[in-house]
Amino acid sequence: MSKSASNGPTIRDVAKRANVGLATVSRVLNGSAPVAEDTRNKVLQSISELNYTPSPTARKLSLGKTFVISIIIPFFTRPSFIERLRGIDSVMANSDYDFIVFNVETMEKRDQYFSTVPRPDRSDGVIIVSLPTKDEDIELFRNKRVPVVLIDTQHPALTSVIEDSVKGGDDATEHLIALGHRRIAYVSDILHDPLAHNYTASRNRLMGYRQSLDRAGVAFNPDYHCFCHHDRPTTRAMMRDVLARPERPTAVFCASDTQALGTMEAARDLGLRVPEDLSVVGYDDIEIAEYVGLTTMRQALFESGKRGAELMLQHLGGQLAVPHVECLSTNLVIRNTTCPPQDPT
Amino acid sequence: MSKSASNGPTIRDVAKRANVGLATVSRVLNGSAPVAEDTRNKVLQSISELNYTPSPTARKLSLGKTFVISIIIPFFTRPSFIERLRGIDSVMANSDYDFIVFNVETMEKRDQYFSTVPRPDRSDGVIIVSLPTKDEDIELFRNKRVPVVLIDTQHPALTSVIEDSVKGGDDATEHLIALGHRRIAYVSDILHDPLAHNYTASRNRLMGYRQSLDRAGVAFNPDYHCFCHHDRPTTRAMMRDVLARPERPTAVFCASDTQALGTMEAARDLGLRVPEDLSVVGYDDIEIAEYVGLTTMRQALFESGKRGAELMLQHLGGQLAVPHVECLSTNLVIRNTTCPPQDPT
DNA sequence: TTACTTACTGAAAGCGGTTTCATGATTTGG
DNA sequence: CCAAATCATGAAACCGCTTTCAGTAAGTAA
Repeated sequence: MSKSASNGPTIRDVAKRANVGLATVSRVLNGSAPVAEDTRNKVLQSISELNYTPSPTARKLSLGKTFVISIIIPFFTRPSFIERLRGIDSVMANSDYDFIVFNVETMEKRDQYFSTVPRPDRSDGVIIVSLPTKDEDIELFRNKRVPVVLIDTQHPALTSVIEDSVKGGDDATEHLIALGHRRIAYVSDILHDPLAHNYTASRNRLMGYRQSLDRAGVAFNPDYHCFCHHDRPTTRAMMRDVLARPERPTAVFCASDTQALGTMEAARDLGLRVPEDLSVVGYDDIEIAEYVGLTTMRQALFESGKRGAELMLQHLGGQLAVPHVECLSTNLVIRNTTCPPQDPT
Repeated sequence: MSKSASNGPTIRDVAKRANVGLATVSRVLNGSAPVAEDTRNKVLQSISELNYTPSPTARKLSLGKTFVISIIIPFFTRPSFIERLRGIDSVMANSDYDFIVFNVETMEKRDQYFSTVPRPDRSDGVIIVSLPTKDEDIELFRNKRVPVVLIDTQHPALTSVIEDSVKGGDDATEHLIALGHRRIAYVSDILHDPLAHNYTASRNRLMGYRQSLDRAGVAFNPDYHCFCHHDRPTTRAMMRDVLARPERPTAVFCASDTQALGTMEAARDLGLRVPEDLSVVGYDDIEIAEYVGLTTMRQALFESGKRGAELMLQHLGGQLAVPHVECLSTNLVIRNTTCPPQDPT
């Protein structure tokens, strides 16, 4: 039943009222071809008298475009993801495109969205945030012929915006080493769960961490590599154990601020003072980090979303044929959860 | 140019391959009319061989529906709004509808979205979150014949999901009074800025606050009603002044956790201990509240989004003709930023 | 003046579905 | 066993827009 009741005026109504062909109306609407001044005015007047606005859906069908950019993003509830979304919004809001967000919280959702969302009749483009892509995924995307841009992950075949997590991990660790720490723990997400908060990023930060350790001649101690699910309570519980060990670390570098907070809670539980007894460095610089005075690695989160969206728009505009990788820089914000160790090794 | 290159197989291709009319294919697709077992199988096979999926856009045009629910929401970056969005997502993700988010950060955006988004050819329904609506807005919506559901605001003509902010304000204040406080300040958003974080809510909480004061026989002191823009630094600066006064309040009830944090920073600045020298109650129970041990009013944020989305779906399904108001309850989470005053008045 | 452009414009053919309508094949039942 | 109701199905119309195509009128060159 196409009885959409009081569906407003159509382009035909406008044409009839202006005594022109409906093609002409379309032409003045889109400026797609020259129209005589008089005719244009008649049409314009007819349009405003009828209070006409063209139907987006009809337009989409005719043009074979959806004017939709889909964003596939995990846990869009977490502070860092939100910032990225805001960046995307900041450019999309002024474009012809709507964007719709697909929130991934389980592996099934991921697979479901990966296979149903990147279809030409569903999205003109897809932006994937913080979700590692396998080669077979890429193959799928390619078959569907929908442009894909990656944010916070990378794949040789696709345009992506990343942060230099290796350098970030290196710099953070470097800071602790410079302060005199040697027993430095690294806390991250579980590294074999591809749906972990920050799968790739966690790995890369680990690389940076080890790299910095190497440079300082400190051997990597597997016992100091701690990982658990990405939330405060879990981290707190785990770190309570770690910090209770005889040879406990004097400093902890966490792959996220949330985990840094969990670590600080654990320290509090054990009566350890931060930073005197334990230095803590986080990652992300979420809003609350400033409140608690957390030393942390700030990422260009908003910027990453913005650039990702811009690159997508360029893609759609026809510029930017080849995959393009853009790397944003991070910088350390030193507050007061770090200081030289009391009892240097 | 409708030369959408390699546009996949259409319903006609399927029909041809199965040697049936395309109407029949549509029928098996939608189960809209009986189809003989053999025929159905032929069609099904043809579909799977061609790897056919129907074009959503064409379907939308034909059906005169958009299958889109639009969400108009301010500052979707703030923790409390995110929770609401998650609630909405939890029901929408399993429906036939996509939802697209319109982020309002300025008055212009508000007006723009209010007038362009609720159009039948743009959205099948609109959910407005935390944005007060004027009568003229309502009139506009009615003309467009698009169902609207309000979350965290209210209007007699529309279905809405609200929290009982009056009671929330009352309960929070009551808690402080029960502890023995009499000099209780109230911190809120600016009450004459309709785009303020929580315009209506702030007003209602004020009512609850006064109501509770009245009951206890405490006169309302305008000097204790503080308001400023909704962010931590601003609140901090303002409260630094307030708390420096000779007759400073012994307790503060804040209309949001963010402002409670700002208040606590101000106390810290002045060397006031919380809760010994100053009790603080927040509102929202955002994630970090637990970390800092903030006593606060927990709202059913997720639930509000969920219910709002459900009501919208009911609307669209034809149930629920009359405006329906649903009120969710709040409850106080007592942690350790409140205690009896040291120096009771 | 005639032939040839050039500038506009309307009719019609899609885009890919859904639904109405008419028809032929089957049942049903009296 | 024949009329009537039922079922399954294909052809065609329609949703509201864009674009091609062909044709008319006006302008230009020879």
